[in-house]
Amino acid sequence: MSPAHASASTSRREQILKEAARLFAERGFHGVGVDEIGAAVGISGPGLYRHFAGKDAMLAELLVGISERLLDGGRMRIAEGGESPEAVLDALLDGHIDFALDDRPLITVHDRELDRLREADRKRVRQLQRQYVELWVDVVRKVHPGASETQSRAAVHAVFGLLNSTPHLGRPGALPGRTEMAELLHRLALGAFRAVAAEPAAGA
Amino acid sequence: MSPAHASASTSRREQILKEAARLFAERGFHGVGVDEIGAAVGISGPGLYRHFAGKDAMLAELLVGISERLLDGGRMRIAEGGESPEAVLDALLDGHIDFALDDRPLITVHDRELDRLREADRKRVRQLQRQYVELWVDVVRKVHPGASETQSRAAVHAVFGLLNSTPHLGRPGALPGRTEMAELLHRLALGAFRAVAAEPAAGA
DNA sequence: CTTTCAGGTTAACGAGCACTAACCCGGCTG
DNA sequence: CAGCCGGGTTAGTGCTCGTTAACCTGAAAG
Repeated sequence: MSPAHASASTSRREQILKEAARLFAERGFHGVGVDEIGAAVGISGPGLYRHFAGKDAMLAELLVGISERLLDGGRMRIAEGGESPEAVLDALLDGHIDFALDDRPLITVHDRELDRLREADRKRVRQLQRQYVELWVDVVRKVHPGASETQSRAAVHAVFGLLNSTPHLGRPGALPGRTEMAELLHRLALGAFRAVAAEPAAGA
Repeated sequence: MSPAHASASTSRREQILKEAARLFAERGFHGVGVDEIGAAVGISGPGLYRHFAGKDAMLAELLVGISERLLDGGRMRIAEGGESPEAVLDALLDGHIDFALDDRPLITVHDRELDRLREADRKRVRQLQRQYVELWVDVVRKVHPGASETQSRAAVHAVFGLLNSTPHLGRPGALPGRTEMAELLHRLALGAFRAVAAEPAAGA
């Protein structure tokens, strides 16, 4: 229970979580075995049970952790409050983009394996997600007062899809580098939001 | 081998594929057993092996089928050729949006379970996807000549993420209805594309 | 020096699952 | 009527995988 012990054990836990996230993202929750996760951190198989109650617990901690980090980050950026709603939206975008570009495996697992959770954990994750979305909806509606709440919420979901699309990209260098990509995503998202309340000009 | 036999058998196959897609989307490829798929079409378990070589074969046929349908649809809309590149892009968008809204399970499975395929099938699917993307990239670059090819390709990927975001939406009616949603997605996508080559106005 | 204990190890168990084997039946075909 | 055969059925098999059990070790505590 000493601080030293706690931090050492914590780093081990986090190491395991990181590798688990990567493997889950690559092959899916059911597609990776505990032995693989263990091997990825240098111990083998059942050794993991000294740190986690089970495979499910790892996934739960991952998903809840991501959701909390996103929500906390969003709240922080809003609290810091830029001069204008536009500035706040920029901050939210940059925060989410950093996350999407730096923690691809987490993003992937986040909206892919939610249903594998126990009822309680899933409910908690969904609640956190919902709060995060509402954060964005409020800001978007300040920037674009013309849009209805329903439209704005759908737009926020869609823009999340846009921002989270990076994991699906092919590995080779056929795509922009990290900073260029961040700028591009930022612009695309703003462009989408700008169109949210525009008159339905396009022919459908 | 008679036509009557073939069409009857085909409808059975398609019924199985449809249910398999739904189940794979809901619980993941590894998360659903052959017994469940069988039960979903009224036969039980191993009866499926009269129609498919195995579970993998079902997934492969699903993914290849989706990719081919998308690509063929895209080629068709381009061949029909609207008067302007803008009209073609509109047609591509409407086609993809229809698909995303009507065949959610397929969309979900499409970018979620690709890695569970045998090497050959995976290669084929990726090739089809790549061709589909290039179709869009060409059109987008005609509409927005200012954008580099790299930027355009990244933007197309991102917009796919935007359009395919619908499966992640909560069930309740907190969201627009089907036609309203289609219009909204169309506008958002055009807004994003419009921003692809704009000067990096936003503060980053 | 002994005791404790965190953090490992290997062996085994039990469940689940894809797939196969063997059998069955009802409707065309000759 | 006989036989083929598409499309089912149930029982069983072998493998994978999560989890538990039992044991080990090295270092800090007393």
